[in-house]
Amino acid sequence: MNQSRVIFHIDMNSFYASVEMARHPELRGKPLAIAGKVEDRRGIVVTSSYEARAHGVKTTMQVWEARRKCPQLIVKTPDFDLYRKVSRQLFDLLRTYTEKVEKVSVDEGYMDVTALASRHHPVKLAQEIQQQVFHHLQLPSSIGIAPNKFMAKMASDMKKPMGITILRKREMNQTLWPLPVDEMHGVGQKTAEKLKKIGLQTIGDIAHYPKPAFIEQFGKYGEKLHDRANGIDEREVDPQSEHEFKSISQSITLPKDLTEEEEVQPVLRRLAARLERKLKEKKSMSYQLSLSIRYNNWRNVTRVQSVQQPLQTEEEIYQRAIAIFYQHWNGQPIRLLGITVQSLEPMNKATKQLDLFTYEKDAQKEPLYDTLYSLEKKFGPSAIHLGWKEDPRDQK
DNA sequence: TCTGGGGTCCTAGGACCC
DNA sequence: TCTGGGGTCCTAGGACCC
Repeated sequence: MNQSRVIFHIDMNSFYASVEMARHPELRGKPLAIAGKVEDRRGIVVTSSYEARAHGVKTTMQVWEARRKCPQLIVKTPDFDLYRKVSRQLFDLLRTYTEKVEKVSVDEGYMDVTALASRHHPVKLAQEIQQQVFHHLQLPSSIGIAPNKFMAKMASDMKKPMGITILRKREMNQTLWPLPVDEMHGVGQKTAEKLKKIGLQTIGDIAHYPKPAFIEQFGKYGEKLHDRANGIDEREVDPQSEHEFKSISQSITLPKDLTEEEEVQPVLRRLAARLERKLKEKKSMSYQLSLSIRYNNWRNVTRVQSVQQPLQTEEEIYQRAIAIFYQHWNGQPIRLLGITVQSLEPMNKATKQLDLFTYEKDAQKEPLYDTLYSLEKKFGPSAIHLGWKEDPRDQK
């Protein structure tokens, strides 16, 4: 832990646009934007090529505005399946160097190359990785090299595209500290404003501010920021983190605001259906559901409900969601609807537990169909339909 | 003429218990 | 008779990231 590490942060440059250019060479060198719902007035730019950026096109800009800035702009809708596939190829390639690879998102990850660095010069190694990625996938990247995740992340941002930047602790005062606070990873608009209000302009200003006073004003998050501004970040590179998830959500900004409940029902159904699919993919079930409503005045409302019986199917998810909706909708026009399932448990494990419970409590050592029979006697025929559809004796 | 969608983490306040 | 304080858990909302 105390031993000095060598961490890489690899960041793919305008990933979606670069993938499109790799697949469609005729797009290379042209201003390209990837944007959802192009015809829709609410469609926004997700990524753009450097040529488009040169004309002032930016991420989250609306398509009509991007087109106004750059009339020759080529706009494509995203092909997320393709991007995910290329992303897998990228990380497979990175893992040929070390198993210590942490995927942060489709286009970004960390590598702990401490072990490799004893035999290879870090910069040489980074160059090789960058060239291999470019050779195999035709994709440009930037790599940051540093003793920890935070500094590696800041480093990869410094030279783009195809940059390699090494950030040393002893050089922090010339490299990291002069940067304005809003360029610090972890500082958003709100925090930047707050920092400037108390006279802190640069990352160095944060680093030199008395720590206890800083924590008092910015809380637990402030402690992290202060440490990182001083080049302290002990977080490990965790290859497992991409497999650990706490919630799954689906939301949609509606093409036009909704005012009738009959319009809301099919939307929630569709969201529920997609969540069922995602839950199945991840072999999970949920003990908590939350419904989000965004009103046309941009006010957000989130309401959570816990359940005894885990949610797995579209119908179960939909029924919960619509019930919460009826309880909390204030009648105002709705801009966005979202459903999140959380408190997730592995499907297999929990199903087994349910079976075990039934066996042990209700009919110790008796076969399942006897349990069903006793349930039926107790609660009537409907009891069986709550959990099981078939009599196991009918199988095979 | 209203910036998407999918996530994580933190905080403040209330409920409840002792 | 109107009075303490701590701990924990839950919920709603906000900030941030890509």
